[in-house]
Amino acid sequence: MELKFDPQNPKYEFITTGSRAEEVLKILANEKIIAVDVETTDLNPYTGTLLLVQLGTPEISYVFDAREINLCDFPLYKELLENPKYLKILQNAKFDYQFIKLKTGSQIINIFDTMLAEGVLTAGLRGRNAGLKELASTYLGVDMEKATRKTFYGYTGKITEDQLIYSGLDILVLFPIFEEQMKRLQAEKLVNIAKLEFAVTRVVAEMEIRGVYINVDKWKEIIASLQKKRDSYARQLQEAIRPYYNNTQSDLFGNVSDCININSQTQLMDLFNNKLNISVPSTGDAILATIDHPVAKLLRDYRGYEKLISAFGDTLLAKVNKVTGRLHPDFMQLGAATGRFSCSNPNLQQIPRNSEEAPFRQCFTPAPGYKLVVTDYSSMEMRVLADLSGDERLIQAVSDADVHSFTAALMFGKEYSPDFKKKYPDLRQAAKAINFGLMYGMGASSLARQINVTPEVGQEYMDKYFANFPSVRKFLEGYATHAVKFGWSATPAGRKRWYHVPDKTDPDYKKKIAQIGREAKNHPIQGTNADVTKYALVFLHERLKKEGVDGFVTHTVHDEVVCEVRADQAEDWAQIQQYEMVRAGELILKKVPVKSDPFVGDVWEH
DNA sequence: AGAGGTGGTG
DNA sequence: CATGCACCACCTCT
Repeated sequence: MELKFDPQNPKYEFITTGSRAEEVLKILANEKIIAVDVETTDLNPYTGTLLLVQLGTPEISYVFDAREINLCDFPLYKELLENPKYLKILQNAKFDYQFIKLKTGSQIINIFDTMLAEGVLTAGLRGRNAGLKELASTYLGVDMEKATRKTFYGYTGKITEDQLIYSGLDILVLFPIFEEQMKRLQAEKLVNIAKLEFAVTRVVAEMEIRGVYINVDKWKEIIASLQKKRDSYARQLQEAIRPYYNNTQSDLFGNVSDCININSQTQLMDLFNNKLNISVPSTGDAILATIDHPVAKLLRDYRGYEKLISAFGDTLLAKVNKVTGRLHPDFMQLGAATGRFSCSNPNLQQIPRNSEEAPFRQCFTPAPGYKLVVTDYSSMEMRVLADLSGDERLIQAVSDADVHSFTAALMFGKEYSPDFKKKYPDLRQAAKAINFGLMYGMGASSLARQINVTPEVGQEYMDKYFANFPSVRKFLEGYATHAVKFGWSATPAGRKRWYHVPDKTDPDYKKKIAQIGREAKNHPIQGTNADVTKYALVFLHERLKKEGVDGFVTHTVHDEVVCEVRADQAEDWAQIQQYEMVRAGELILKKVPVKSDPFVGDVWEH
């Protein structure tokens, strides 16, 4: 395509004085679309320094020296970034948003993010987010040099010409990429979903800036008590297996040394298969649970504690930010192929539920003077399935009853009553397994294994289920068929997911087709849940601003949103939070009620 | 460095 | 022949 700049020699101007900055900002104010990028010494906005801010037109990049010029002093700079009449194009806007907000006091409004655009255009086809180098290559055929990027890391010197050329090119490529992506978004009818993602990215940026408070002392106490228990089980296990290993050696400190490394899969397999003569295919918990042997029992106990300590111990505390004293996880808003978030460093979405021994979530508390307002959607995925399939019985079940009890009553020929859960807990559990399993495209044999019945009985349950909910079967099969035929599926809100459909000659053709079928059955359900939660995040952020509430969205876990709000405003806000969550749900769900009960308190639980 | 196993969440 | 979706962290082994 025709470029308005020379990739080898991009036009740029280095702005180092206030007077020139003022002039350039006036020039930029005549533009409708501005490309934005920053260069920093660190990825962390709390510890890094802002070196350069690039604002560009399609022809020229203006590179502001952020160490020389205090951009906070220029009302026009703030105007350009905050006025929605200027469209701002960025690659991974979340990053730039955070530095610009914290270092120059402006919030970017009206964003087009090339990384997110690519994400919605290629959902399911790529493992990770697209880098700018990749976008420039695929859309423009331009090979970008990225080696200069790392020269900014920890940089304290004078900005070099190489660095300026690099910074300049970084935003000039954004315009033609934006134009090409816009065409594709329109062709794929993905404009609305892209707009949703662009609106969400501001919320995510703010969420990460705020972070979550964690009670470090309480966390340490939990870990210490878990370590005690783990070590006790480890010792017992080593003693129990010592007879099988001619091991009476002592280590340097006179302690009897261990027979095996309990964490080693290889050594455990040897222990079970060769020493204990218990043949096991693997050492997973499902297998261990079936083995009636003290070593298996000790290992299961050990594993329970070891897991919690290794995954949620000191490594998590090491991620507490030195400046804020809070955790600032990375939220990737297109982390999953279905449109869901993923989260890392640390992954707040996998903190264990509170339990007697390990009440981890109780350590997540509000800052002094604040409350946590927690809302999650009630049985969201079942409601989505009922609404989208239009199945009358399922709609009735999610609307008027406890859906798992209702389906259990139907399938096992019992009378439904509000106390069904108490009367027939096992039947309800079986129905719940079916309800969840079918949302993942589960087959009869897996179902049978899970609820501990023969494959024949599993098939009977499955048949009976779909006899009761005929539209559900039609709906799910329809998605599977469509995905295989066209190579993609879409949620009602318009979010697409693509599939690598194998060639008929592929030796694994059937297996891969089955896989696509299962993924496609799950996509409208999980994807719609994600769509709804993302609308809710945007609505909540807007309301917090509009109402002038002293509060912030701090995190989200798929169908749950947590806000931290000044204590005296928390109860009123909880009503608004509930209202906006339901409003977001009702944008998509038209046939079933959306439910979301708020919880106001001092710990993260509900 | 990457793969595989295991296990935490929705 | 196998057949439940979506993730991330930690461990060991190669």
